[in-house]
This record gives sequence, structure tokens and C-alpha cells, in this order.
Amino acid sequence: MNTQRCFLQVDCNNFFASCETVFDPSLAGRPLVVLSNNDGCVISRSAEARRAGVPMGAPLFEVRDRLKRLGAVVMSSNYTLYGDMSNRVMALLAHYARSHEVYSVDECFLDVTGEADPVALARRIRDDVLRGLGLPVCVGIGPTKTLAKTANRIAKGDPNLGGVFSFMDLSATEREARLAELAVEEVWGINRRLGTRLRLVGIADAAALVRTDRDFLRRRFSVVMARLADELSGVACLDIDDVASKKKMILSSRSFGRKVTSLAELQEAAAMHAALVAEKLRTQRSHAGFLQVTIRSSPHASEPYVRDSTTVGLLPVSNDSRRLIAAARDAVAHLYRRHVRYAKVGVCALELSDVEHVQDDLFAGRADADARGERLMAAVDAINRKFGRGKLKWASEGAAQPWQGRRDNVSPRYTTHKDELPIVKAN
DNA sequence: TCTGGGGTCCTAGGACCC
DNA sequence: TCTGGGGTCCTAGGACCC
Repeated sequence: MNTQRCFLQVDCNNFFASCETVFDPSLAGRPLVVLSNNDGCVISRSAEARRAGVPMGAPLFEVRDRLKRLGAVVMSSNYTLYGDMSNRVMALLAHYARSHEVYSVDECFLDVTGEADPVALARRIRDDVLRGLGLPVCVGIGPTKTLAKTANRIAKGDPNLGGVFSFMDLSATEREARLAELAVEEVWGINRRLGTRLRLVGIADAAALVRTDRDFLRRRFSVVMARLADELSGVACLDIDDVASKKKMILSSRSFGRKVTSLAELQEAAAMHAALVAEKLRTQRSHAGFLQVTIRSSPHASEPYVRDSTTVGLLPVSNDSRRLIAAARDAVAHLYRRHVRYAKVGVCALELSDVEHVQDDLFAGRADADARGERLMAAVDAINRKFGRGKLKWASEGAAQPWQGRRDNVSPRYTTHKDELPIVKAN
């Protein structure tokens, strides 16, 4: 017998803003926004800020007056806190299903195929996450991942649903009616550009997409679009990806707190990113075959936009911070142009391979020849794990780092740093 | 003055081969 | 005068996600 698949999609509401509120209850019920790195844009809003019309993604300088009028709280982002809370949510969710997929920092898919009452399970999950971690979540349920995702969107949009919506027991007519209410741009995987192209051929809502001939979608758009239509129709094409696969590229980049014109400072920043990339490579036990370095000015400034990048091969492949730093510094020196006001630098590791499967190079010798280097990196990582990232730095990263971004109002790292634990006072 | 960061997948088109 | 065609591999760029 063919059991119908059943997926739950759990998504934290306003995740970053909610994390802040958990540890500072005085924020509850107030308009609150969390900013991107460098205090640039709004990337998370409390329900109150959303209702007041603060747009997602808006640059701070454009909405600053409005936020002030609203009496809104404006926070810098605290990824240490959000990352730790995310781990706690995911660990809890893993208990409810035979397999689960951590889809993003605040989202998880659960495979609960065979579950007798998925709606009851979803309500229990909601209660447990709220009680255990203080975070509100919505749960979408469907026979495919895309329908579960869509159900979640419906649950989020209608307060009467109590945070849970299911496609499982709807008749074909009922399902079609729900999908007809969903603009095509609101479907997972369709954004503005694809939405515009779909509308040009008369597809304006999710129900219309389901009715469209798959061959046409494949030819006119892509296999992804045809698969999307299948998924929305209840035919499961996507499965749970439950083995955390290794990254195929690892990058680190950041805007500067102010424009940078000196080569020395650019190189310091590039060295810092290279060291971070190397550390991430070691964490997932990979070597990089190539390093790509990009430096650019601001695309918003009045002066001409400059964006230069170069890719250098690492022979033999490596995850040694010193080699990546040297390569990044050389690359920056090569790309650097005088008089450009640089806004950002990024370092990206490509062509990653497992350290367990080292491909020896005929000319460059054995990749693992430097056992001392490996021990050194292991020691550096151990110290930084124990005492906090960045405790041990490379001299070429610079000491003062005047190019670092702004973080004017960052909350304490409540859950990961002993000296920043929240203190509860009892009267 | 001030506009994020880290990823994945797919396709088109050129290079190259026979 | 007439100047092939089909297959594969690779890369850059586009589009999307959160």
C-alpha cells in the first residue's frame, strides 16, 4: 500500500526579533527591529514593527525617523545568540520525527509520514517550543515540502488558524481554492523576476501554475518550475535532506564600517576573512582548491562602481590559515587600485575536497606533507574553541581593525558567554 | 554620512573533440 | 562556388532561498 507522505514545516516567527525578546521581556509588545551587519538594513521585525509598516530590507537611514516616531527599539544583530538559539530549537524538533532537515537558521522540515494526527502533533510542537525556549513558531503540513511550506505561509497570515495549517485532508477543490488565493510570487522558489515572466504567460496564482502543462513549464522556464508545479499538485519530488552535507563553497565577506582606501587595511580585512574561511574549512574537514578574492566599492555611491575579483589556485590544496592568508593578501595587492573608496572585501574557498581523500599533486608534492602545520592549526582551533573565536588571531589581521563594521546596539550573548548571562532578580 | 551575508542550483554558450 | 554536425565539459551569470 502506498502511504501518502506527510511533511511538517516549522518556522520561527520573526526569529531574530523573538530571540531578543526572550531575554529582555520589556521588549514584548513593542515595535522592534534587528539590523543587518554594519547596522545597514532591517532584517527582522517584531509583529508590531511590521504592522506599523516598517519594510523588510529597508536601509536604516531611510526608516530611522519613522522608527523614532514609533518609539521602536533598534538592535544590531547578534548572530552568536541567534545561532545558539537555533541549535536549541533544532535539537528539540529532532525528537518529533524519524528524519528532519534543518533548512535554515529558523526553519526545519520534519518527515512525519504515517503519523495519525499530524495537526495535533503540530500543536504540541508549537506549545513545546514556546514553553521550552520562549519562541513562537508556525507549523505548515502537507503531502509535499512545497505544500508544507505553503501551509506555513497560510498559517502565518491568518491569526484565526492558531499557527497551524494543513493541506493533508483537503479535497481537491478545497486545495485549489486555497492555492488560487496565493499570488504566484508567494510560492516558494518564485520571486519577482520569475513572477513577472509567469504573469506574462497568464499564470498569476499558484492554482494556475498547477494547471499549466509541465512540458511547457520545462521549455519556457526550467525543470525547477515544472517540479514546483508537481509539488504544489501534491506529487512529492523533494525529499528530506537529513544528512548535513558538506558545503561546496565557503565564503566570508563583510562591509567596512567606513570606506577604505589603503592597501594595508584591505589586506588586513582580507586576512581576517581568509583566516575565518580556513577555520570553517577545517571544521567541515575540507581542503580548498581555489581561493577567490573580491574587493568592491559601494554600488550606491555617486562615484563609479568598482568590483574586481581574482581566483588563485592552491597547490597543493590546503586549509592552513597561513597559506590562505598569504594567497588572499597577494590577491588583494594584485587587485588594488589607488583612489578607489572600497566598501567591502570577501574571500571564498572553492573546489572543496575531503581531507580524507587527498589527491597528491605530481609537481607540488604531498598535500599532507606538513603534519606540523596540521598540529598547529588544530592547536589554534582548540584555543579559540575554548576561549572564544578570535582570541588567537594572526598578526596580519591587524590589531586595531579600524575598518570593522558598526554594531551600535548589540545585546549580550546571553546563552554562550558566562560573563553575559542574564541575571534574574527576585524581590 | 548611512544600503547584509552566506549559500544552492540551473542554463546558456563557448571550447573542444571526433 | 562549395566550408559538418553531434556530443561533452566547463564557466559565468542569473535566479532563488533565508
